[in-house]
Amino acid sequence: MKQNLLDDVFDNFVRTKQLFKDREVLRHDYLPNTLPHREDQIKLLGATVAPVLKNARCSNIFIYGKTGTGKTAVAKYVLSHLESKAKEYGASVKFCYLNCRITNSEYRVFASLSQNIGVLVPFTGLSVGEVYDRFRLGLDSSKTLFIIVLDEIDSLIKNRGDGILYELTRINETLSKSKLSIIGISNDLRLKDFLDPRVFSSLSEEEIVFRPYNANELRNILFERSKLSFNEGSISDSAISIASALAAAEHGDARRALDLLRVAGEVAERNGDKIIIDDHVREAEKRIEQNRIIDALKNLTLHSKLVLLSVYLLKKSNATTGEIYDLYNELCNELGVCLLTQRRFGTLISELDAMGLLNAKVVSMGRYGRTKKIRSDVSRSIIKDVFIIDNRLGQLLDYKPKSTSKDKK
DNA sequence: CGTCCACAGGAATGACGGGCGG
DNA sequence: CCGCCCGTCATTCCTGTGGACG
Repeated sequence: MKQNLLDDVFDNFVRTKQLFKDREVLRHDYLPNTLPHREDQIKLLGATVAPVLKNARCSNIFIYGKTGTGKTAVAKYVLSHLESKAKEYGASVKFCYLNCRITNSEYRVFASLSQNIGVLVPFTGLSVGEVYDRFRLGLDSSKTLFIIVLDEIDSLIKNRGDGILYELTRINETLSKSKLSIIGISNDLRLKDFLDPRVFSSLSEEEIVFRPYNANELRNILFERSKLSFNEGSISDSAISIASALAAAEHGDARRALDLLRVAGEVAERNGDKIIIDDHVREAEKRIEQNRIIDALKNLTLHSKLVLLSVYLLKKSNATTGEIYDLYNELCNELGVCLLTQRRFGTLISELDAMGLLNAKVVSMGRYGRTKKIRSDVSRSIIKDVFIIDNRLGQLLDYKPKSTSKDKK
């Protein structure tokens, strides 16, 4: 009857009741109509920018909060409403949203800003000062109140210093017909340590702090979104509760909560289940974590992979740095790669530890020195799955460590 | 109680590659 | 387009150190 084994797959997919109504709603760049539990922040931000409707410059604002606390969403929400209000009142207001992780140099920031006000600049070739001047002149002649949102501003500061902010906070002194306001958004609460105090004080004329969501608030958010994203009755309340609890445990990250929900839906869909339950969410958590690890593993440098492989091959649960270095040495010979020094090796271990791919702990063994006890944090099957694809590393998966002469026991 | 192991991890420096600015 | 500068990776040299052993 069936011509093709795929027919079953496709037919099933089409015939069974769809879980998802609109997948887009669960993506983190989706901007919902309401932002539950952020009413205070919305009002505060709204009140702060409101003066532009009467053609007055608004204060610079600094927004703090960890990832997934709704900073970006609130900023975009308020500004888009402001824009339509401004049209209504005929106020000359413009705003520009920039993500500094993408627009990550002084030049690119000014170039984007210029483009936003209709001044065309080449994407390279000019000096920063030149672009700055063109932006300044263009802005002044446009006679607008210009609000710029610098999202993830911490990445820009940490990479390039606060020079650009200094320029931007002082630009108003040289403008006669236009005014500029800055909304800075930072994930890092300690950002002011990196800033010149003068820059910081003029940048944070107003400050808004976004507290992490608690489990209850996350549950409400997920509930709202699930009504839009899933069909009626295709997700259980307890699944939502679990997802909120898991995300709340991880610094109240709404982004993570939404990811959990989306992946849980995909898991259920693939199983052909009609309703999303707790187990799907737990499975989703595992799957997200696994993907994170697999991604991390794939992107490691050759030597970091060799380090992990050494830990993997030396099946001891508490190997010391020295033991692993010896084995790593053997693997390098095997591949004909020149080996790194033990000093460098040590920092690779620390990096892998920070990524959660290893567990390394300094211990003292008294008379027998001071070292790190290292064990793998990644399940052996994942390491195998990832490394088997690489034909150089794949053949080392069955390498048997030489029992070295100094193997004392 | 001092010694001394087996490293940890900081500082300075070099090699390299890629983007910026002229 | 080319030189310069800067960030990253790696090496060299170094000082520091918790605690079992004698």
